[in-house]
Amino acid sequence: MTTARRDTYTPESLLAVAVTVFNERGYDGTSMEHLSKAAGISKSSIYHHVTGKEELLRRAVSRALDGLFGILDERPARVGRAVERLEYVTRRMVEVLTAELPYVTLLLRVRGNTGTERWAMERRREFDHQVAELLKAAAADGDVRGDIEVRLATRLVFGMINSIVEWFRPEGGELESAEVADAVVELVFGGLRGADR
Amino acid sequence: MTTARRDTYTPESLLAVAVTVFNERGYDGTSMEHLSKAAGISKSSIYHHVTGKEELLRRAVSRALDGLFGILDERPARVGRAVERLEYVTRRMVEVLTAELPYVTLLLRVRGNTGTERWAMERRREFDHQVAELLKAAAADGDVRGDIEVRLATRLVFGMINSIVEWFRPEGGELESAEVADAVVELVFGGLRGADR
DNA sequence: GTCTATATTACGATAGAC
DNA sequence: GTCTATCGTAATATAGAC
Repeated sequence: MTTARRDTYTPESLLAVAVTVFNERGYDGTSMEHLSKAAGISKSSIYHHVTGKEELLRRAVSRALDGLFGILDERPARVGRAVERLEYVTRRMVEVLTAELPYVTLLLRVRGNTGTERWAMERRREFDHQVAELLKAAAADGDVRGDIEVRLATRLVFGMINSIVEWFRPEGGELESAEVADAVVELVFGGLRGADR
Repeated sequence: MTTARRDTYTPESLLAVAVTVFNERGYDGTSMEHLSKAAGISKSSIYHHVTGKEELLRRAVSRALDGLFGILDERPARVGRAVERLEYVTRRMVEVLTAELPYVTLLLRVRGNTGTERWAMERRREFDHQVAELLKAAAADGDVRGDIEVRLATRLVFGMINSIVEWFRPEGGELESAEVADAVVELVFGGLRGADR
């Protein structure tokens, strides 16, 4: 299934294994049996560390959300011209997404069947909304085009950024996080034809 | 769960119900019981129409794939300057995606647990590859910027387009498919700052 | 075409020994 | 902290009546 390991688990180290399997098979498609095989311990041993499958999900998406909301607290995201703050947040989103790849991947894939999933989706919408406000301010400043509706543009830009989880692989991949961030910022602000900055 | 209906089902009309539920709960998160409740008939009646859950998935993703590959057969996608063909395919992808929304949504979410899922992922990769070739040709023509790697740019553009399934709602939504297609083409080729065409 | 009833397997979770 | 054994439930799928 995935890599097995021995030693002795902490909730944290078990989480890393679980999130990997969740991302391979989907959360719903992963059984406790799958997790136990991947972790190399029995099902009941997993229950010694966590209360159940949903706790693993909650820990994982919390980590992702903390990373994303942390961006908005950083100084360059809070002060300065809106378009500059937007560019900073865009770049940092790519960096957080690649740094916390498995956790953010799981966050972006929850469907809403359980309470934890619905909570995660709600928090995510909150984050999206705050970035949308930033784009709105940049448009009001006249620093980004006004002919595309703010809400629509935000959704499309988020779509591009979030899609990175579908293919980015940190170890052994030919692409560094910074290169991807550069490309995203260039593409989002300048487009395929290239910008005249 | 979702809308129930009576009459008498065909594999086709049953598919529409099933795909809706699959997209709400995820394929793995959907049981035959869920489907029977949504369709308003018993589980065993569903088995009268289809061999099982996986056949419904296969029919759904086939429809999505047919729509996408159909684009590449259309004349404007085959003749003319590469950048123009690319723009045409980009626009048509948005149109097919919104027209066949539930089917494409399901296609984009399969994870690879079953044979059908792996087959769908393989076919999808094939389509992506063909569009990547188009972008490559446009870059060789000097019609799109060459400072962003073709493979990377393709992935990001696909990410933006595919993300539309996450929020687009045809009936009652304030956005028409054509408006979204316009915005995507503008954003992909011109960027947030706007293009000097 | 649809139903009720049921076979069979897999699931999440617990009990209790070591 | 880990195990084996098992409980109760829910899953996919089938049998056979109407």
